[in-house]
Amino acid sequence: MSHEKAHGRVPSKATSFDIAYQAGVSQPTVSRALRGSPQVSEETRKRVLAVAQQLNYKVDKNASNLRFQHSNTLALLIFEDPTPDDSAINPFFVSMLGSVTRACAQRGYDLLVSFQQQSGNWHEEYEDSRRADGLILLGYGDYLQYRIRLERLTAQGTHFVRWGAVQPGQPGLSIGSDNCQGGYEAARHLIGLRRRKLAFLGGASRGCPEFLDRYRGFLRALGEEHVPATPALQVDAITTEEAGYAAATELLRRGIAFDAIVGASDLIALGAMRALKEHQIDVPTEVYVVGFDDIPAAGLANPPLTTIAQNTRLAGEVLVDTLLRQIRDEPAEARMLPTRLVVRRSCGAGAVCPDQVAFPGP
Amino acid sequence: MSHEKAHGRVPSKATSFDIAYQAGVSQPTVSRALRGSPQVSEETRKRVLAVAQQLNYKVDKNASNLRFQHSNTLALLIFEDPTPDDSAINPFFVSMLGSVTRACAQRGYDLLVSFQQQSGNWHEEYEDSRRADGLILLGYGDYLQYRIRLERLTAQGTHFVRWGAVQPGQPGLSIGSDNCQGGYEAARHLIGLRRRKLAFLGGASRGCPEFLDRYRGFLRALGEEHVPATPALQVDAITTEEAGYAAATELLRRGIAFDAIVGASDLIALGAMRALKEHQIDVPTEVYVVGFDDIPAAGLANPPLTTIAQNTRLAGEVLVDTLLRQIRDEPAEARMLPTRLVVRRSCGAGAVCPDQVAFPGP
DNA sequence: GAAGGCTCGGCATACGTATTCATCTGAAAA
DNA sequence: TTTTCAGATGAATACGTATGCCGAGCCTTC
Repeated sequence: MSHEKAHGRVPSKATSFDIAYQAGVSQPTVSRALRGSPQVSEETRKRVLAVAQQLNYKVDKNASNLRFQHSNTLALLIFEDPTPDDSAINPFFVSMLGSVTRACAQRGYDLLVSFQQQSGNWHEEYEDSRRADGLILLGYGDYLQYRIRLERLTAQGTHFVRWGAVQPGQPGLSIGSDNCQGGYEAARHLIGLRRRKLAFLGGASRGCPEFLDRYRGFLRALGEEHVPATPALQVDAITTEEAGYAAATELLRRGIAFDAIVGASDLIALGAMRALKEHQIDVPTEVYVVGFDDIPAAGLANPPLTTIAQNTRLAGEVLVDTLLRQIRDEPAEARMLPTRLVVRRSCGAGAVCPDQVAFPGP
Repeated sequence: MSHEKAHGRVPSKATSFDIAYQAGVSQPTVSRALRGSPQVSEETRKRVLAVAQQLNYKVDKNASNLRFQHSNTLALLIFEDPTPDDSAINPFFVSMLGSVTRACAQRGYDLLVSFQQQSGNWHEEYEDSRRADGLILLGYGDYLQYRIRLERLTAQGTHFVRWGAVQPGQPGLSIGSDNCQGGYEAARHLIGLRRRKLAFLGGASRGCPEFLDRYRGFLRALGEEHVPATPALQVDAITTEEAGYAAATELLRRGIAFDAIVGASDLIALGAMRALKEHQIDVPTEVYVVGFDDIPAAGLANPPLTTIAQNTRLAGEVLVDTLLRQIRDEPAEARMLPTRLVVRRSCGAGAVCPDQVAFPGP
């Protein structure tokens, strides 16, 4: 070894030149041997590999990326409303984060994760500086305010996919659950259980396209089953537990009878259950409740919450694959992913049942 | 512009040479201007900045990192038991992930996130290849099996911190909650509420040092208050809801009277609450329950779960700062972080109370 | 008017890898 | 023996940025 440790520090990392010297070959040969080029003889390759192993050599990603003009990294950008305190992450995002992370790892890509303020110039920070080859955009709510930025991204040729409502005429590619179908299934399930006075909690008129689609599906089911839709049984709410609590309280205040509640998200539904409890209304004896998302807390709630699960595992894979196709200049398209009803006790399902697996593994 | 779009593609990204040409200076001057070197006159700087802005120039991170011999990136490695399905992430880790992410962003570092199998050669993948300047290791349980690897990391001079029980003689630096103090406070709280027959659910004899410390603190409180400790009221469990359910069931099977349960984690406590419910034992009327971690589901549970909160916001900051100090060759040391009791209704606290903020913001 | 100091900017180069092109060796073909 | 050709390797170079060093101008000072 050229120089030994000093002051307990390790020697500077070995480069391909060091390997070359020790193996008695040139640097390009080392590079070729390591990358499996057929140009190098088997004997030489073995020698190089042995030396590399011994010196604990690892290819310098920065140099390699510079040479290749890419980073082998994707960036996951999560947009959140400005809650300056930590850890108050939307649990659904967490699920997505997990599956995106795994999908990236499986495909040999690194993943850069970042929470974004609505302001800030994220739109030019990542791919432009070659920190990432593409962007995955995640954020509840509507993209009207982001639209200009998305268009700029497209104009710049930045590769990106976004998770959210699939709408025509959007810049870029969107992947999202079939929210309409999900809302439909929730209502169908309740109607099948002989409920007739269904309430819906969640911003139907606000700018959140996902919630709007869920409400539309909800209404479609009512129509098909000839169950009257009562506008007064719909209350707006954003996706927090507090908002769900407030919305349910408002619903109770209106004094119109209902026998079931669909929350536009699990957090809303859980907040509603707290409000019901406070008013001595029992779930599921008196009122059925259905949520949306299937966050972990839904299965842990008391009673466990029936919900429309989004297939986050599939979502992560589709997001990553779609992005990679764009990066590789292959054809790619927007997709809607199926949802699945997960029946738990908040709709009166049998016994105290343990959590149910929403989507069976591959 | 030198070459226009073709086939809707954007021109290749501008380099510092392009800026130099347009601004009528040399490339080094561009670099200096952008980096704020005092060597460049204000007038030249303005000119360079204007051109850079106009061409939407961003420094190429790969080239920059190669030159600087670092990556300006930290890696967060999360170890989990092999659950091949997605999204079943320990909620407490999620909290940590959020705060680490924010702490990194505040300090101008990027964050690479990765879930690790126990096997795999992560120990040499990240810093050696200069993808990250340092490693943050996160994983419940004990590090006995990882010890060899940690020692190798140390030997290689890799910078890392780990989250977990702070124990003497460990390789590397550890940051962790004061689990002993947390267990102590949990028991003190229950004793203060006139409980005398306290059960503890969580692996006290298994290899998880955190749980062991929590149990030790629990026992210390009993001792101080002259409350008898009944060994039969302790049941092992790993940190899942199912394990908590199973442990509580076992506890009930033993038929020894108890009036309070401390779960070594919130998941365990929530599982225990499900078991109690199934046996028609009411919380908090008949039994009080306390958890540990303060995951989101704790506040959303019914009844909301009293718990020992870990200060994840502080934890993220301390982890990142400690790691950065190591990277900068500044003195750094292991630390134990204070915990905090969060009182909710599972111990009979007043009304149905909304979630309580565990640690006030800065 | 020349010497010295100061400001500013350019030249050359280094960072580590991967590829293109040229070279060298030896063996098969003529 | 000479030519040819394939296989294996080395030399040179590009990727884009940042910095040490040096030189060109300008101002000051005696």
